[in-house]
Amino acid sequence: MIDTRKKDDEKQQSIKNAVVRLILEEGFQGASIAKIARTAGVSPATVYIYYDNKEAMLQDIYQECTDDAVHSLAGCVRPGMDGAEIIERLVRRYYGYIVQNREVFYFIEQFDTCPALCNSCNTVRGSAYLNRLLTELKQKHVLGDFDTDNLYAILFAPVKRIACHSESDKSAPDRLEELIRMIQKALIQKF
Amino acid sequence: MIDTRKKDDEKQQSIKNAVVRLILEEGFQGASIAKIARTAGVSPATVYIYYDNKEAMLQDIYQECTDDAVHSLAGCVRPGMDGAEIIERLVRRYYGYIVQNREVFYFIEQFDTCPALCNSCNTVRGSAYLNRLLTELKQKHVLGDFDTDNLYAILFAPVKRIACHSESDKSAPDRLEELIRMIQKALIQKF
Amino acid sequence: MIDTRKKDDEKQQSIKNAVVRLILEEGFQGASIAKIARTAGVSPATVYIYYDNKEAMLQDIYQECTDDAVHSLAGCVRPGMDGAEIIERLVRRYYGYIVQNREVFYFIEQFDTCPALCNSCNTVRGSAYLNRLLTELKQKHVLGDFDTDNLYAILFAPVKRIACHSESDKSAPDRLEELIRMIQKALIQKF
Amino acid sequence: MIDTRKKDDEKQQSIKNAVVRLILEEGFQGASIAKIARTAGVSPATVYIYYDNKEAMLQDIYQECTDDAVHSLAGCVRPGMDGAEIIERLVRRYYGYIVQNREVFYFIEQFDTCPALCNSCNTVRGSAYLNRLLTELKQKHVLGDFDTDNLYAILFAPVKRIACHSESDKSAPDRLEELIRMIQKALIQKF
DNA sequence: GATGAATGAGAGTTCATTCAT
DNA sequence: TATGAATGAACTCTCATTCAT
Repeated sequence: MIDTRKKDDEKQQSIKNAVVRLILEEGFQGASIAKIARTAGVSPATVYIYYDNKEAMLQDIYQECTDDAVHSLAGCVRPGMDGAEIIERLVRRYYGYIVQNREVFYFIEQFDTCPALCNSCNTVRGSAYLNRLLTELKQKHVLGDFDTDNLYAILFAPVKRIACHSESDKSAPDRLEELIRMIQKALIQKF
Repeated sequence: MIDTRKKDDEKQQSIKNAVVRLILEEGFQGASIAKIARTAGVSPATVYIYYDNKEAMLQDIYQECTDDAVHSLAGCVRPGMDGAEIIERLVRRYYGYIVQNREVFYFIEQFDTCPALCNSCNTVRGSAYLNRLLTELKQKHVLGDFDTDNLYAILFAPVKRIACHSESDKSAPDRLEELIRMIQKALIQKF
Repeated sequence: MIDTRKKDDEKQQSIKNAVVRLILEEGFQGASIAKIARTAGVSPATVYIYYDNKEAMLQDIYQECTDDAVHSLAGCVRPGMDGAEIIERLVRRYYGYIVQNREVFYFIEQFDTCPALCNSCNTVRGSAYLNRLLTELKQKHVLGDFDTDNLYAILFAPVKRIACHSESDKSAPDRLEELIRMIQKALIQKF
Repeated sequence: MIDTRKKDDEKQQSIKNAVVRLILEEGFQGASIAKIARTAGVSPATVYIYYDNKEAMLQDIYQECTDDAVHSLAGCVRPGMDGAEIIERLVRRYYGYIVQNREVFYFIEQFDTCPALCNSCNTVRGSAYLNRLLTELKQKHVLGDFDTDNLYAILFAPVKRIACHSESDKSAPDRLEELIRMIQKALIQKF
């Protein structure tokens, strides 16, 4: 009985992995149900046991991935930290997540940039947790009183950029270190 | 002969427009040759007169689009400007380009985030012009001596973020204004 | 044991009902095992407990339906009736059966008109009972000495026609009344 | 140029023939696009050049077939004929059509008996031509003043029945002859 | 007896591409 | 140059059926 249960979850998981991997390697065009099934080691028909149709499958997996990504940021900030440290923690955590979850990250990115896909899914940009945290920091004057979109933009967009495609000669850790300082300068009132 | 030339270009142009529009509206999956041809008002066979095959067509149009985007940044900076002004000009120009070329921009974005597509095209991130400009500014100590990737990341990634999807209540011009100040703080030595 | 028997029969019955209903509503194409099972409130696998396979199931249900239809005609004719009354009774009974068993009737009709289905099932057109009755009536000169096929054709085909699809303005009972007179004229020697 | 034109029509015609034949031999279930294409000697994709989808194809071919069937009845009745002769002509013509167009006829029959199919197509039962003819005959008192549905029912339903499935020992022409007499008795005022 | 999970085969349909005109 | 017709391959999805539980 344990076996059966396990088998099910394993199958769904292997489908998910196949989707993420294939979309990284071949893009959405290359990720046909047949290929996904083959990669996951199941029959094409099996996919439809776990998902209603292809679009629902992608949306579902996307949701799981983003939930996971957001959770990874939670809990890295503790009360009592000052602004600089909080920024450093958040940025490093985000950077680390990207580097360690390249496949998932690229999947999310492709999904996010495709209006046809992400319009139909009502993603909240930024988690409730993060929103609360940032609001609090603004109220405590740890961070300047910036527009939330701008905060997100400065905090996460540049990190994403260098985590994904950096070609310069400076070593990755050094570059990250430098970027953190830049972000701190931008965000903290008296730096 | 002039007439013929014109006619040809018109057809190719309408194909290009169709591609960009369709990919914005329906994503890469929705942009089949048949649909593109229908949208452009030509026969599917006609597409193959101008392009060798679908992939070549996409690469080609992508190249045109990015060239266009880069050109739009050129010429907005004049010698004698100080760091703050240069940053403001570049950021505003980029923001304006995105807002006024939404279709093209989303097309580029989708292309850029799809490894399967953009790996095979050797795009240089950032134009030669921009590279030269930034190097010069660093040498003149107008900007801090930051890693080029970091410079790009702070200069353009956040703008792109708020130009694409901003939901906050602050008005767009105000938010842009604020973001420019933040970027200036991050980049200019003594601000 | 009685309980079990009952339960089984209920399941089989609900499968049968599902088949008849679905085929009425959606035709043979729409009556997949999955849909049938869903409609009947059982698992697809359960269907295969009661029937060897889909074709056998259809043949089986068809047989039950036709048996039922034929039985409904039995017993409406009593010795001593004259030709006109016998015809009236048979025609009314048939008409009533169709109207009151639309689902079953359409199922039979679809089955009958599909050579691929009804060739493989050796149905006797007309029951032994009816054959005996008509033969007897012919011998007694109650009806004219017509070919049996012709008798069936005149007795039942027109009724079926008006029971199924009638669009004229005359009321249904009046039309039936009139049709009965016509059939009587056709069949009875001295009318 | 003639060749091309011809080829097109030939292709559509061979698709139509394939549909009719396959549906006769294997029923609607057996007539898949793949089989139809194979039988017609074209690619599956070619079918979709001539028809929007499978249902439209079936409806279209059905319409052509019924039009053809109705036309075959036209012109067999001439003014000045008496009731008996008119009935004989119509019935023989209909019988002849069925016998000589078995494939088409069974296709129509299957289509007509499938509510799922024929509900969505608004066929007029009986042609305008026939309706006019019968009305006229009733007005001239050549035929009794019967309900139109009943007229159709008596005139055509029994013929169809014996043309399709007759098993008795009487020879076909004799049976038809007899049936014509029966119908005449039913329909003509003073016979 | 009853089932949900699983599947290979095949359904209808669209794909990128070619070719005769 | 430009095209509509044509196509094999591949698409998403459903089929009838089986099997472990």
